[in-house]
Amino acid sequence: MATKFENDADEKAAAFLTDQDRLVFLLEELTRRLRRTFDTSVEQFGLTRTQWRALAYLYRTPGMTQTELAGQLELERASIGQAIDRLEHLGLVERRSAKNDRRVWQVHLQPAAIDLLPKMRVEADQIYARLLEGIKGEDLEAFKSTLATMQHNLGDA
Amino acid sequence: MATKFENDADEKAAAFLTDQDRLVFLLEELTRRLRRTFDTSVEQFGLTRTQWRALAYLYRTPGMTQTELAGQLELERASIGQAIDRLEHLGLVERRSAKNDRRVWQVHLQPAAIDLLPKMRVEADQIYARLLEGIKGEDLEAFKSTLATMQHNLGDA
DNA sequence: ACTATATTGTAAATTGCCTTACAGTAAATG
DNA sequence: CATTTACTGTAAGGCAATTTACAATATAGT
Repeated sequence: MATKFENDADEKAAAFLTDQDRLVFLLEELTRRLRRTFDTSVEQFGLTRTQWRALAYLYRTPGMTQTELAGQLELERASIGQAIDRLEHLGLVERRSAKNDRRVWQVHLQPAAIDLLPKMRVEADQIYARLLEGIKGEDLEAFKSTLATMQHNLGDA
Repeated sequence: MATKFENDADEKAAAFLTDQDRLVFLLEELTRRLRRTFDTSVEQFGLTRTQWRALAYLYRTPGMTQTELAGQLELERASIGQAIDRLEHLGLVERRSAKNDRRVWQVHLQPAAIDLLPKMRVEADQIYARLLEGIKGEDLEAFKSTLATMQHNLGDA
């Protein structure tokens, strides 16, 4: 056989991917590993990935509406409604109706979620320590800057 | 009211997040936007995200086993089996039994998938052009390097 | 005001992925 | 060899997220 490939299709395929594809794959794989690592860490608290991600965004921005959460978490509005249902039953969040718009719920953390916070803080910091090991401060700043540019470039045009 | 927050829980929550949290959120949001942009682009080909991701990995590495694909795509082996079922029925991939291990299927692209390839190439390149606009070559190289370090750091310890 | 259009969240049915358990095969151990 | 242990893929049932359709409310256009 003339090549290491078994047929034409395989040969064309292997030549197909570019450096840019590989960059995107690498990004995907890194965030996948991050999500998995966090999943393992929050299992002990009885939270699913969607639940802790929702809490994390609510830690950052209290009072988000369900539609805003859906956009941030890459879920549909209907799915977020269900997730908030569960978090509400767990006593971790509370829906409050907005004053100026009676269609929307603003989602706020409950004290029980705040109690969970320091424990999640410890887990997260341990993960970050691993993630950033051996990376110089200036390199990390440059990384963030490039990342921000990429995100801006992809803004909803 | 003394602060802009409505209660103590909100105030504590807003102070909770660190720069490192924000870095991870930014990473998640970028890859989310990337996935959504690709999703929109491949809708015309009738492929779901899982299907085109599987094809992309098979473009890179023909003959991957289902277990290998599961690891790369962050899916379970059972799920990959179903996805490959669908891709096989679409005539895009083919299962071949491995010579040395009768337990495994090696998954290979079919000519139909190769026909799809140039069209996906065009879509992907357009997205990359947007993504990388205004980023200098050396900055991109540094970015990749830091990314690789992070991925290595998070390797399955 | 009145109407048309858009937005927010919900309900029901569907789809996709996961979990668990298992059969078939391979590799390791005695 | 024989037996045990590990690995690969499949089947069945359950759960989470989506799709579609809708009610309630808000906004824009006339």
